Amino acid sequence: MLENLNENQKIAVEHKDGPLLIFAGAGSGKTKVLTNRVAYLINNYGVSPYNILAITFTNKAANEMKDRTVKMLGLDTLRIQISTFHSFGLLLIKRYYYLLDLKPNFTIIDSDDSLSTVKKILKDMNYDSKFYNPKNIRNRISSAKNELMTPDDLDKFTNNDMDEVVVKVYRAYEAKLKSNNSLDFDDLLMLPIKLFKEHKDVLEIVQEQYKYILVDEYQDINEVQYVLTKMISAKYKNICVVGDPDQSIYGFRGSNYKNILNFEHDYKNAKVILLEQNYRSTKTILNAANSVIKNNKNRKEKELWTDNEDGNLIKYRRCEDQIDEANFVRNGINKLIDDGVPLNEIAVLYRTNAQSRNIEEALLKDNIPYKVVGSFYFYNRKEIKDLIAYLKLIYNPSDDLSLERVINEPKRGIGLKTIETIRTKATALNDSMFNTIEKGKELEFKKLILSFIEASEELSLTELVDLILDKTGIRHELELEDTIESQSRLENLEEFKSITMNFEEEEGSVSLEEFLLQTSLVSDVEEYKNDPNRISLMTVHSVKGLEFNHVFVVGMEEGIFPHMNSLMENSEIEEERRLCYVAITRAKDDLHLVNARRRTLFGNEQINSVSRFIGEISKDLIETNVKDEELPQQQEKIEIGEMFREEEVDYQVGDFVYHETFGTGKVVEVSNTLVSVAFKHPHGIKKLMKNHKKLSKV
DNA sequence: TGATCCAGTTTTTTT
DNA sequence: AACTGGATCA
Repeated sequence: MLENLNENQKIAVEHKDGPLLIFAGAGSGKTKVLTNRVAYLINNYGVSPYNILAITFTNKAANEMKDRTVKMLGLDTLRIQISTFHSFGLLLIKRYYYLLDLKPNFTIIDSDDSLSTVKKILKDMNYDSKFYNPKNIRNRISSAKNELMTPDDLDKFTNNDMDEVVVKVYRAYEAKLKSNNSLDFDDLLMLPIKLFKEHKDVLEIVQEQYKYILVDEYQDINEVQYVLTKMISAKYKNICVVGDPDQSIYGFRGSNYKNILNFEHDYKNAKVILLEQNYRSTKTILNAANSVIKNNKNRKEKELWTDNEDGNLIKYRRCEDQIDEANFVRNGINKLIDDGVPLNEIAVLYRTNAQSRNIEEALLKDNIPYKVVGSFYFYNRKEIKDLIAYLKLIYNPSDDLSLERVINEPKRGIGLKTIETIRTKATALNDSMFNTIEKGKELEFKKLILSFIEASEELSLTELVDLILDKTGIRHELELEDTIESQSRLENLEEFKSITMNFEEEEGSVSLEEFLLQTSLVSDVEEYKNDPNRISLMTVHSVKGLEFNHVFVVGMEEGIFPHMNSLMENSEIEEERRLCYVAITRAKDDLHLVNARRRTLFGNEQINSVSRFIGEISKDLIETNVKDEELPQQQEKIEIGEMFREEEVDYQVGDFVYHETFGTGKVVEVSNTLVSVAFKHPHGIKKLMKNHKKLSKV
């Protein structure tokens, strides 16, 4: 187990008790160290697999770790708890639901359902959703939950009307979920903590069980996740965390890379190990990555190195428009295929999901097989969501959300009016809508669901799905319609059946409960298929942790990557830069950076300049179709003493300005040498020197 | 109640 | 460009 490891890797693997922090740069053999350490704990230190908890961020990572440990140690290692934070939370909730005042058959709602719940509540309360943006409110509720704040806690911080509405909606939202017998994603992390706080004995049991904890991607954990790991590891302190602050890319959902930087402070006597040798990429690629990331000012100094070859130059290509861009990628891929490169060694990466479409169209033209990884695309289809809503309702008849979704799907003549009546009655009786139904066409529907519930005792999942499709008339309706659209819907439903079949085969289980809980956490169909040989298309976020011989990154433009919404805030630009660092370091041999002069987005054409990240790569590492002067110039680093501009800057009241620390703001007052600027919360109004280089007009 | 049309809005990233 | 929600009409 120590073979083929470098010195630092060995130390990490051999470490037994006490806190351990591993700073693992991209491609430094992190997964190998983690799995070998697990194996070493079991084989050499006699730790029982049952006492080990390994937490990852994605299902993909969890599965990979499971595979590797099984290969190394055999099936016994399946007793190791390897899962994502969310599925681990779910496990605890399932085990102790009765202490959390839950019914055993709860279901999990996805972000769409949670948004529509917020919308309904706003409507009920007669708030105009134009003024009170539902998405914004949903996000604020979610952040509150991720900071472990109840509506009451949040109420203490209300300053204005908007805040108060958020609190009110939050309260109603929690009540709705409760009566729905549902949990949202945030609950999966929050409830275990509540459980531990209220039931010390349970916490002790859990601490005793998971004596050894490993957390992967520690730079991306947020407050709840931090507290959860801290509580469980509090007794034995055998916590090993692995991460890379330069790859922290989930700030938008509350991740805080300071958690990893504070680890030594948090856990006294922590052993710290640095893995800085990269085994993945060529020198050229690694140099490019280093030269980009060193532009981040808020950063712990570190430089990856490698013994690998220099390798090929990085290819940067500027295309005319997004079609041209996609065709360039297609041609490049065709060339690779001609050279005999296996398809699974090629990836196309982009900043936003919307960019996949053009690439897909180009690949379809040449029949190049591809998979879009990590897209919700399939589970977001109407027909699939309907089918899942049926399944959820069968499993949990209190699920009003699902009931409302399918009570008139396909059309049964149960309109808004009827639904409204049922809802009002249910609220009055403090019961579920399902239970409240007792007459009319809706009773037919209720009977139908009851018949499904009965049938579900006898049938396999796949058979149940077939029964639903037949008895509800969904299948009949689509067959009758007989359009390309309805054909494709039918195909999707068949595809869904192959997922349930696959599930039954793999898990040997036909339990509706297992299936529903798992699908709500694994929204990516690709994870169900063992796809052989396809090109991977995915966002830079989803590619973290993976590697490919040949990587194309498209959309390397200001406004796309870095994304438009990040341009105003330095901290957000730095997150985009880390994202770019992740993208570059995925490539082993060959890296193509591509962009377009013109791009049609949301129906209008935009002209984007070259991404600043291109300019940050040393020119001698790049081969390109673009003249030197067209490349963005790298920003000079400003030294102390050079912080002032020589020329006068003329600010007017009402001007929008940008400050490197405080972000964008509006000038409210101007004097001879100073300006007062109103910045966004929490900065407020600041008096600043007019000619300071950190301040500029927008 | 259900179908259709029109205006308005949207897309950053994910468990 | 594509999708949603609301309004209107049959």
